Amino acid sequence: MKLSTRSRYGARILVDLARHKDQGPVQIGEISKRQDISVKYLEQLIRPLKKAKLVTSVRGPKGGHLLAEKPENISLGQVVRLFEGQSDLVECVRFPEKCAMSDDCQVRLAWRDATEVLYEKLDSTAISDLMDGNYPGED
Amino acid sequence: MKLSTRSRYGARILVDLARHKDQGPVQIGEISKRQDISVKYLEQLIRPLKKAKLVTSVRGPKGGHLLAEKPENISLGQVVRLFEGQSDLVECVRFPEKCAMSDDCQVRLAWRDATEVLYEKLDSTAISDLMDGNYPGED
DNA sequence: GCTAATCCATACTAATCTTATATAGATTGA
DNA sequence: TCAATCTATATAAGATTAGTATGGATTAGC
Repeated sequence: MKLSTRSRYGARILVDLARHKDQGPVQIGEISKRQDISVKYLEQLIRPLKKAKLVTSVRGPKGGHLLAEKPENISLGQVVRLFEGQSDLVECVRFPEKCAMSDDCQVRLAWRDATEVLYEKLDSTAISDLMDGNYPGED
Repeated sequence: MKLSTRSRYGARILVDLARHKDQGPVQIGEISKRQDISVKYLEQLIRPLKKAKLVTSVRGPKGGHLLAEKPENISLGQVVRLFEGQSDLVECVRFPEKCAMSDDCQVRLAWRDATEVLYEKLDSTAISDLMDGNYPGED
C-alpha cells in the first residue's frame, strides 16, 4: 500500500514552487536540480498539475512555472487524487460491482471509512504547511 | 495507492472464520467456496495468519482452522500490517535514508501523519464489527 | 492402514504497473 | 534567434502482484 512516486514528486514540485514563489517563474531545470528529478519526467508531472489548475506557466525565455493558487489553498489530498490512478484503498469502495461479494461484505465498508479518514487528513494538509520549517504539531 | 488483495482476502478469511466460529474447525475447502479463493492461494494466506497467532489449526481428518482470538481482539490494522510488505504510505517515513531529501522535506512528515491516522482507524476496527450486519455507524 | 486434512517450500508465470528515458517536434515571446 | 514551455508518443527495464503448479511431509480420526 504505497503512494506512487508521482504523488510524492507532485507534492515536492508544489512545495518547491511555493518556496520560490516570489522569484518569478521557476524553470523546470531549476526544479530538476533542486529536487533531483529529470527534466523530462518533470514535464510529465507538471502537465496534470496545470490541467488541474494548480500551476500556471509562462512560455518563452524567462518563462517558467508558478503556483496558480496560494499555497494555503492547495492540499495534499488534491495532489494525491490527481496522481493516484485509484485513489481509494480498494476498488470495490467506488465500484461495488467489481467484487461479487460486495453486497454481503462489511469489510468493504471498513475500507471505505479508512479511505475517508486518510483523505480527511490529506485534505487538511496544505502546501503552505510544508514550505518552511513550521510543520504543524512539530517541536 | 491500493491495498493488496492479500490484505483484502486476509480480512475476509478472518471474518469467515468469525462467522463460523461455533461450528468447530473450518476447512480450507469451505472457505474457498464461500470466499471464491483457490485452495492453494488460501494455504498461502493462512500461513502468515497462523504465524501471527490470529488463527490456529487442527490437523488430520475433521481438522480445519479456527480464530485464535476473539473477533473483538483482532483488528484490521493487524491484518494490513501483516500482509502489506510496506505498511507505510511512503518508504521514507520509516527509512529516511532512502531519500536524499528527507532532512529538508516536510512532505515526509505529512505522509507520516497521514499513515498514522489511517492505521488509527484500521486499528479501531475489529473483525467483530464486520461479521454480522452491525457495522458501526451504518443505518 | 487408509484417508482427509493440514502443512511446507518453492518455482513459475502472466499480467500489470511503475518509473523513468527517449524521440521529435510545435509554440511562444523576450 | 533562441530559450523556454508544450505536446504526444514510444520504449524499456524493473518490480510487483496475483495466482497456479508441483510435490510432497505430517497428522489424526476412523
